[in-house]
Amino acid sequence: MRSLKQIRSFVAVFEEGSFTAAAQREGATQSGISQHIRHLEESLGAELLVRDGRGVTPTVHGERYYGECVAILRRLDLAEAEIGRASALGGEVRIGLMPTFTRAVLAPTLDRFIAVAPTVDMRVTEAYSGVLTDLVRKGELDFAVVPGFQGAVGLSTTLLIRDREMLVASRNRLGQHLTPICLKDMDPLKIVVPGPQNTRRRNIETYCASHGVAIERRLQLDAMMGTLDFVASSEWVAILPGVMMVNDLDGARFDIRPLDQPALYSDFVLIEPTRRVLSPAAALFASMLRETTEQTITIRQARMREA
Amino acid sequence: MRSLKQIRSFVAVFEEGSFTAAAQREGATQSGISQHIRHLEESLGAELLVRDGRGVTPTVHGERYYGECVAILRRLDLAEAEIGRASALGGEVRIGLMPTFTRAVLAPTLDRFIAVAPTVDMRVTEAYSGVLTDLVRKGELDFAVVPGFQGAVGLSTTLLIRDREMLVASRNRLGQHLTPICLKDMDPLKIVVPGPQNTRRRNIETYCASHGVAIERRLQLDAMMGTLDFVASSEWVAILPGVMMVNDLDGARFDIRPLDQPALYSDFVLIEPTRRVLSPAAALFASMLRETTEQTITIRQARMREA
DNA sequence: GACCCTCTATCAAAAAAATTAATATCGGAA
DNA sequence: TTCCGATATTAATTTTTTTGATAGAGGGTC
Repeated sequence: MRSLKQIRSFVAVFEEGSFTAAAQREGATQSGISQHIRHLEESLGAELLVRDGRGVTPTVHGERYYGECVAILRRLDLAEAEIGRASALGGEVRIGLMPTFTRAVLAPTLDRFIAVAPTVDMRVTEAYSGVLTDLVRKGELDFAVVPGFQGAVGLSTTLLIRDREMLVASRNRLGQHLTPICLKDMDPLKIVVPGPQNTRRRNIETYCASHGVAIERRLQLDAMMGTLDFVASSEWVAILPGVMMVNDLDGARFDIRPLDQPALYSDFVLIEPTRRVLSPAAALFASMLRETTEQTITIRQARMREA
Repeated sequence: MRSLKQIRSFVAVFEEGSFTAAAQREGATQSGISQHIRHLEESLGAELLVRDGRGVTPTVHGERYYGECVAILRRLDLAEAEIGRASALGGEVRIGLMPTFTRAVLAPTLDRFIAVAPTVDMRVTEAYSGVLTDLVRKGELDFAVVPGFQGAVGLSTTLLIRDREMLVASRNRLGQHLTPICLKDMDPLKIVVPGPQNTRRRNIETYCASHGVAIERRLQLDAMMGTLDFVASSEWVAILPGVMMVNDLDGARFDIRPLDQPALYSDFVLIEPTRRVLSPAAALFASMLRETTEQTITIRQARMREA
């Protein structure tokens, strides 16, 4: 009478806020989802969702039931993980990373991971946080690493790393490579920034506005490789997380200086669907990613002390 | 792919130790159960049960998976309970009681319960503990009250009450109604006992053997009403839980004296299927049953102090 | 060892359920 | 009003589940 399909459908509708979106996510039709929800509501004898012209809103019962359903799906996933895949360390790992992470820490992490888990089929998607968040919620990624944020329905969040933001410019333009810098004391900046939908953009704007940083011109570039290339060959600067600059600490291409007075930190979090449990292989990759990133930061701190 | 039917089937097979029995319990055919288990094992990629000529034994994986499955079913039940039936206090309550409880505490409990929950459809089954245990495991009873025991697969146990055992004889045969008595000091007993499959029989035998109680003759009677009738009209005695004698404290029909040096206590526990959660109505009945029983015991203690 | 009894496995037919595609309907915004 | 974007409904289709019959495996018993 009650079925897992019904429960999965309900969870999807709740999280997506729409029957149509839930249908897409579940690889089903809107009609099927509609019927599942109806049967569920009938058999429970309670309305779970209020439909209006724009989409759906959960009722009080719906909210409560959703919590239980997520717990159930999660436990189901756990049960499976415990036996089938427990020791195997095989299967498929699909992760999403922002350019910040693909630039420098992905390669060494992959090296280590592939050596330990040779049978795992690894898939990495590079995208900005909004896209990654959607993919994770849809269950198309095991997890993703995105800038710290306020959470979303159906996702659980774990802090992966906290890193310092750097002012990056082409070689010899700033001088004093790797020593702290206070933006307020500088000439007005010509700065390359990501688009307004990007979480980091908001952080940068907030920082500049609240600490009296003068900006002469803004250039909006939503291409990380392009940003670096442009900065390297122009008088423009960018504010970037330190973790992506670890291969440029030698100063050959860029002058890199940590923001100071005050320092600006960015959080990066691991997000995963609450209804699921990380496979052992995915969990291993996540912990390796953290380790590599931490090592990266440690190396940079050592260099900064030298400088 | 994975379905609740599969999980329910597996839990049933695990608890019943047999495909055939599980099929009966689930109201399905042996063939269907067999296929569910096969699909489950296939999709998990692990054997859960080892089949031999006599029935089935779980593998290590099976044991682990069972635990998770029970938790999932329980949670599912809880989710439902939380919304649909939460405040209703309606539906059906099916309970099982031993004669010990039907004799004196059932009637006043029912009085109170029916007043509070007029819409509940109440069904009480009287039987000995073995039968009740089976019925609870099969899910045909919400809960049952049985003598404290070592537990069984798929059942969870809660202590409901601990009560003192009494020596019961016909009026004026023992004298000193309601005062403690030490069996060791008595002439050899002519005692009515239940059959060896009965949990209380074992307790009585153990007590007598280990405290030097002399027994002249045993009469095996598996009929509680019959036992009382026979004891009332003969020189035979019986050892019975105090809770069932509360209506005979006036001494009009029986001499009742608590065993002493040492006192003998019996535990009565509430058993329910682990995979399910008590409905609010059932939980209410259980707590009323406990209250009534406790009051019963308190009354008796007061009378004993008077005597 | 032959027999019997009980239990599980398998298979094809039948029944039930889920899924779909098409369409109706509803509610809000312009 | 009219349109747009959403959910509901329906009947046909596809898939899955369930069944009944039967085969096979493993222990006991004589």
